[in-house]
Amino acid sequence: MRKEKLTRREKEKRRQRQDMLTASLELFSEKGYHNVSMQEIAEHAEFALGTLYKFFKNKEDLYTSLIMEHAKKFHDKLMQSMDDGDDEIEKLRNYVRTKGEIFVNDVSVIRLYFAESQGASFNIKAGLDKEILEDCEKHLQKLAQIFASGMKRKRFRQIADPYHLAVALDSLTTTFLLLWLEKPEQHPYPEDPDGILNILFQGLIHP
Amino acid sequence: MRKEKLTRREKEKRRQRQDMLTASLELFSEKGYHNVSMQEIAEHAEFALGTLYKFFKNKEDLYTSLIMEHAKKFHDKLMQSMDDGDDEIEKLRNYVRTKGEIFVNDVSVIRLYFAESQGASFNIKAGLDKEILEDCEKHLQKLAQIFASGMKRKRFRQIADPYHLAVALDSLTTTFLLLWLEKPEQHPYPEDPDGILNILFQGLIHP
DNA sequence: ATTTTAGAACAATACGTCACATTGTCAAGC
DNA sequence: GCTTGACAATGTGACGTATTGTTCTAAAAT
Repeated sequence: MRKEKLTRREKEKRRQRQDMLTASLELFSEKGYHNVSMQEIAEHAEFALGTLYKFFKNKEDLYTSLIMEHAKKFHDKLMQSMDDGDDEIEKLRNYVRTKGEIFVNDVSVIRLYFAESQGASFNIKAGLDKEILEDCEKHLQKLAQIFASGMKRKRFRQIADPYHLAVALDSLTTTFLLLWLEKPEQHPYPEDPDGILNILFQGLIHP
Repeated sequence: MRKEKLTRREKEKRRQRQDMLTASLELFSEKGYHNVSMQEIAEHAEFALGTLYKFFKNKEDLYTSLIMEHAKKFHDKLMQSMDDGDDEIEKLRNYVRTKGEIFVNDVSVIRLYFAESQGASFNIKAGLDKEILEDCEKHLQKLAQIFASGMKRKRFRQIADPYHLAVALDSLTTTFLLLWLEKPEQHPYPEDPDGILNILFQGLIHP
């Protein structure tokens, strides 16, 4: 009984927190970190300013929480995606496909992250980067492993350092997905979501 | 006589303007747009606050001038670089080499542009983008032409849409150069500045 | 005489706090 | 079991404080 009450309260708290986060996401991604006031966020989330500060001790805290929670989620998904598939090629395709899904489903976070996270709040970036870059590094390492393994098994030609290939793949997919999201009409993304892989694969896969 | 005086005055003005721009570049690239006050810039440039406002009507004006002037310069250099060289491959190599030089010689602007320009001042971005993106587009078009021409002359295989290849090349070089500038020790950039081209060229060049 | 300087003044904005109001909880009494 | 009322927890929004962009003026410098 006692416990049930408590968890109900907890649930409510979580919901409120979520509301605040999504409200702030909308505003941040539209107007940028410095052009959104806490007051504005509070109003948009339909809370009072003080309540916002009950949940997040800072504007910075709110912002980093917002970014970090999504970043963690994305990172997990991407790491998982590379486990599915027996073949190296399949793993890579899964990776690209999952990344594509993330970009499409969470446009606002993605846009915020790539447009804002790098710079909006210069000081904050440093703090975020420490955690995110670590994940990003793991992520690239895993990609590199796949490339390396493919080379060892002679399915891939040794056209470049595996880590460089990982960076290349990451960079290419990010760029094209962003391009695709921003102006889909002008320069259509290759029909196949992972068509970009061909640019790398053409030279990479053993004939 | 009269004219001489005027031009001397003009020269002095230009020099002052330059001092202000370089001072603000140093501060902006180090601390970010919003964390630098006009007062600070004035002091660092060794002028009075009012003088700064004689040259730039706004903080925004100062910032955009700073970015735009460098961007124009870079754009011109890059466009030129693609004219040198008879061969398509040579042209591409020249492009990558020039881009590398720009990144190394003007680290602070580059860092500012990539870390800050996109986001620091969300509103400003829109204004900048209109002009810069136009140039960037021309720039990609020209790259695409080179790829297309190479394909027509059967020196390149038709592994992908020329424009996509252009985007890919641009993205790859930017990413690697930034990576290289930030942490040159950890994941060394391929010795050859344009070694990155190999990732594309392996599949691209006709055997 | 024109320009630069130093700094004061002004207005706007926004972060973060705090005393107060509101809501919800829970136990005792009807 | 239902009502009630006191107490705790939580939400509220006006306010203090600080910063900063921008303008303006009087004195100093060129």
